Amino acid sequence: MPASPLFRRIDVAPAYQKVADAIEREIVSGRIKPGDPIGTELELVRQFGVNRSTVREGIRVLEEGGLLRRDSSRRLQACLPRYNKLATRLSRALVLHEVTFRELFEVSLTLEIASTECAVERATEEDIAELADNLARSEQVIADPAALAECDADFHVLLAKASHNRVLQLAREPAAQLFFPTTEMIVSHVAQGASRLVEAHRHLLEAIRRRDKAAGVQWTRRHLQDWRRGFERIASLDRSVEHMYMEHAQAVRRK
Amino acid sequence: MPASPLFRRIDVAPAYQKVADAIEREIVSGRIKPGDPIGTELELVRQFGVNRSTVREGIRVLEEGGLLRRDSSRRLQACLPRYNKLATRLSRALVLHEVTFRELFEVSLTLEIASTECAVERATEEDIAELADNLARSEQVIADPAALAECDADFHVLLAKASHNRVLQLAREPAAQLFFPTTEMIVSHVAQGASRLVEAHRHLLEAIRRRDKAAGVQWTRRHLQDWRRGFERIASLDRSVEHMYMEHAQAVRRK
DNA sequence: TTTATCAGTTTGTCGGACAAAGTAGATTTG
DNA sequence: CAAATCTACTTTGTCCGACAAACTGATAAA
Repeated sequence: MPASPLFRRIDVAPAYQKVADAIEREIVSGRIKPGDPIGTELELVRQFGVNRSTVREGIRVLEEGGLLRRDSSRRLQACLPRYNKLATRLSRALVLHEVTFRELFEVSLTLEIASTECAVERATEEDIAELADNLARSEQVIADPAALAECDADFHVLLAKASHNRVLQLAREPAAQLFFPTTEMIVSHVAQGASRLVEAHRHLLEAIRRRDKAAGVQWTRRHLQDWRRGFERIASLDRSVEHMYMEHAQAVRRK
Repeated sequence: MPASPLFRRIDVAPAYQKVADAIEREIVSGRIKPGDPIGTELELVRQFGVNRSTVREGIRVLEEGGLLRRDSSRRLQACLPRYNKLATRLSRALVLHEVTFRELFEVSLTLEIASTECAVERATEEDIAELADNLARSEQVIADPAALAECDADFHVLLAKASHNRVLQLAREPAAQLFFPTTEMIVSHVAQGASRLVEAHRHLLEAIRRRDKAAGVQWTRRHLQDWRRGFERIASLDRSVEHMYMEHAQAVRRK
């Protein structure tokens, strides 16, 4: 048990960190709104009274954190952190922690069911139209595993969007990024994998249209169980997610 | 429809980004293992053939992304991105997107129930001991809202840990960081809030001990419904999480 | 054995520099 | 007058060299 401290811990953060913190505070507190210009590097140098190299290191931190971006002419402006970028970081973390497909599947099942439940309640005409559109595309590319897998991923993104819950959209994304890339593999290895996938989507959409929650949940569950069975024919659920990830992450980044 | 391109898109990323990417590739691919030293800045300068300022900007990017850290003597080493840090960033994003407590509650309910279900199945003796320990502490500080709220947050972290699903632990964290800070407020404003909280934890732990999933889920649901009712006495669920966040985020960072 | 000293690294910060790219105002041209 | 062009200025990305503070490791002193 330490003696009660005589002095408060003295703050010795490096200058670039303080610069980053100062700008972050302004943005998070709302005094600087997303889209507002931050000023040129030289202005920041003058305001903070530090060297440009120091300012630039601070800027890099915020840029990576998604609070700052550079507009078309490379000037700094505040921005809303994009889900997608953050989710990518999380996916990377999951990979490095060598999580298994079993863990991924368990969580995805939970979250996709939750998405469906919310979507059944709250999907607007527009949401439904987008899902229908996606379904039509899926039927067209049913013979092309890569394209179909992409449609599947999009379908679930749209489903989450139809939940009208942004926390849910965000929470499912990291797992989904790792989970759905395997779809292509499964569809191309398992006979009738493609048709079962599209059929599940069709019933799911129909359930949303009829606001039939039970049916929606049932088809979501069936859809993911299909994935699981398909996956288990190819590999063990207890395999770490490592391998699948790499090429997909590269592909995403390239967009 | 664009004509089929004659040339591949030429890569014009700034040098600091290339430095960051190069190091990231080595880590994500596993060629550099977490804990391995990266080398001094000067060595990186020599290897990449760029200026130290440029290297440092690249380092800042990776540090913020959680792939690099500096050890006790400030030397660079690879590391596993910590859940907690990433979750903090996500929480910040949720705040900036002005999500509501309703959205937060909906997702947390889903994920906490999932945690409980997994924990009932898989909790080890050690997990149970930690939860029991936490419960004992809660009973001691039942009259101190701040301490009790912290215990509550810890309890749910331990519960997630007992699920033995790292994806779940990660997925619940961002919402939890925003969700549980309100506990203190509720406990101190609602009569019997504290005792109901501890009672719920007690029953929940008991359910885990008896491997009684139904009871576990029931008490989890009841526990969160208590939170919800308590919150609604104070504020609307449709309020954005903005306000709560600030001071808590500061407190966490200071640790 | 502990403490003090000292030389060598390494990081954090600084000042200044320059090319490439973007911006804006002035100028020419139709 | 409108459009195109040129020019001067600003800003970013990168580089160079420098130095104080902190840390390392080893050696000398108490």
